[in-house]
Amino acid sequence: MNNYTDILRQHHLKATPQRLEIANALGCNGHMSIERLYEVMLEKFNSISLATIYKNINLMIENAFIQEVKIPNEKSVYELSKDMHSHVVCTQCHEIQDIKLDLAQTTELASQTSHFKINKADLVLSGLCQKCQQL
Amino acid sequence: MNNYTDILRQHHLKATPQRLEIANALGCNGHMSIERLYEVMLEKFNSISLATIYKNINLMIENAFIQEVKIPNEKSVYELSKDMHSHVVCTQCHEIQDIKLDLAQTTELASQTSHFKINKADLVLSGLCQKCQQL
DNA sequence: CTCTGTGCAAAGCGTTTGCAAACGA
DNA sequence: TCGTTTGCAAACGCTTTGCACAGAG
Repeated sequence: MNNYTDILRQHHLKATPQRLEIANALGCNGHMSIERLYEVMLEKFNSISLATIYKNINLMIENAFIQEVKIPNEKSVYELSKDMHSHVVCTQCHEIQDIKLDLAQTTELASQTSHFKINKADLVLSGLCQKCQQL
Repeated sequence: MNNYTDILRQHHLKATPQRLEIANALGCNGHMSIERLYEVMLEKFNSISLATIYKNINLMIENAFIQEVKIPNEKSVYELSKDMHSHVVCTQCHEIQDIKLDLAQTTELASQTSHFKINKADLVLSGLCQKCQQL
């Protein structure tokens, strides 16, 4: 159980109990949809409002405390900001894993061919996880 | 100006005038949001309904005639299905370019570390296009 | 104490659905 | 002709907004 008070403040966000719990939930679960986050939050705050979740998620994104992950054919999920990484998603059970991949060469090649100044690479790999391959 | 009648039928879609124009618009413009597509369609069909656009877009995705492209911080765009490729997007002017990148090695490495059986790689590179770099 | 955040209810907006008429094959 | 598609209007669901009260700093 981490304490996110300082990290929230570093991102210019007041440390309210609701925000601490959002941070904690994302820290424990890795990636969560709004829907799932709301369920989890309800267990701690029996009268929390969806509006509160949305307001905070949006603020946290603006302040780069969290990030949205867009996944093909699925709802977006949210995760705490961390070093650049890619995602692997199972098309059957919808599990999402982080994966560290070196995309430096790919990005370099892409900026040469496109003449873009590239500063971010979002990669989502889709397939079957180990469990689902066996079914 | 291509004729998409046959290609639509290969994807088990009747070739209605509306569908032919959606295909043509995507063929000419590369990537379009629903909103932009509606504008363009209105020029050819003065009483086309947004519902028709949505119904067709969804059908066309189901039948793999087109694909959705999810882009960070932007609305989704749609494109005709073609060989696997990645996207480069300008965060300033929102231009989108296709780019051919060999992700075989990256994907192979990813499947080894994750133990996933990977069959698709969606990569979106964000940055500044040549023009916007100069401003 | 002041300003921000919360919860509630209502509004907003993009997307989907149901239906009768029009149309493709 | 028959089954599908279209356009319209209504319904739907997710997200945002306005406001009064509560809470963080």
